[in-house]
Amino acid sequence: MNPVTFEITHVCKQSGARTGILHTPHGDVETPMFMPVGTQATVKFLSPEELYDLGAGVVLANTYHLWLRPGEEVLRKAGGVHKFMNYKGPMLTDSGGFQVFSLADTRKISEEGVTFKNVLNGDMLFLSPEKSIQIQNAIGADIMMSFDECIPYPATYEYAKDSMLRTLRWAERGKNANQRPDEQAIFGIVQGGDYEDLRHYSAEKLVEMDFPGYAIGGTSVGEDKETMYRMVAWSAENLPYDKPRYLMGVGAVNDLLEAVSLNIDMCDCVLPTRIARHGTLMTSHGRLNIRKAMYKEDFTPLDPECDCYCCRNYTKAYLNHLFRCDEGFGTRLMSIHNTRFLVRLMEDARRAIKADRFNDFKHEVLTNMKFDERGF
RNA sequence: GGAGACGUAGCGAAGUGGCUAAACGCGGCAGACUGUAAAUCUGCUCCCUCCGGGUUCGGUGGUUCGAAACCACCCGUCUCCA
Repeated sequence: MNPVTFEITHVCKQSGARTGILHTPHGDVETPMFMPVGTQATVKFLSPEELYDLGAGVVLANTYHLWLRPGEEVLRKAGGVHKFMNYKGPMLTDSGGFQVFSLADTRKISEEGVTFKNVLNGDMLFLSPEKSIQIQNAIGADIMMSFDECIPYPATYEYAKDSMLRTLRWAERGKNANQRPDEQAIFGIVQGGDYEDLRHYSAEKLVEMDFPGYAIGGTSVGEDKETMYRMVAWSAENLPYDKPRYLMGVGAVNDLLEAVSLNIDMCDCVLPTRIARHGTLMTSHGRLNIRKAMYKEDFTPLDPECDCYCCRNYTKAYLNHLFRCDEGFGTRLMSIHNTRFLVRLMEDARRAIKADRFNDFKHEVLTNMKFDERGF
């Protein structure tokens, strides 16, 4: 009995994009959706209540970071990450695969797994597909990710191929290591760099392993948009239509809309929370940097069209002040806004799909919001 | 009234003869950020600018090939004693 299942609820007659419901042990969530990232068992600055309030569904946590601190045992004794951080909705853990990419300077890959340097104290640590799943079982998220290698862009064909094949072997090993198959699902991850045959092959082999959902990895690592969309399309081509597809690490507005067009159901990204901490806000009229002097006496909301707690109650002048003072409340308000912005974008996308007008919606958003090519 | 200390860019603060248009921090102005080693990082911040040039270190006048730095006087600030 699979703990995570997916049901398609509507297919847009205009675009072919779809809406669905992801059923998890911690509740159902509508797709397509945006998932905020809470690496260290917290979406930085946001309380679970704030997450519910802004409509967050699935929240991510990170295996590597929680393994280093507080450690597997603490998570197990806490009764899992849900209880630990008091989040009652569905959760998903990344496997540490992204750290193979982001911590490339201090790690070494072998067939068996990856040796990491503990960034906190310099200890050498070893993460294997089995170990990653073991830790993820302790964390207890509804969805676990298979331990993969997120490769850099560009990568040679040889490297992309060897890495992708190894990631497939790791996927098989991880799948066999799951000690809680009735409570926690594992998604496989398509890799293969910017190579069509590798992406196809990766997806095909993962499907043979029969995962309840599939992720597309190795994108948004510095490639241009066209390349990224191509990689996503190739990866998705061979995935079963009725299973959820998760595009990893994507959160720019244009990327999200493109992903929905490509029948992607789930996306996650640190973008809204990170840029919020740095003073950059996404609004229905484009990007805005709250630090700018021009907002010092602007007593209007960040985004008059936004329904978030921040926009309902506070002005740009106040946010500008809080940012200049380095006050955490400002960071929190802006994190709420940016996260709500992407969550709402996906809500609107679902509404448009159900109204069979997703292409129109996509065009309207891209025209009206005036983001640059980066999409935020 | 007496004794002492000190005045460096928006602020704080290094620098006590040439390598100094002047470290560093703050503030200010911009930029970056996509499965989070990120409340972080990068650039600019005397004036005019393309190379480059022009004026600076309380003020004035000296010493010197050369002064933010040494000397004299003046102005100002602070501390202590009366």
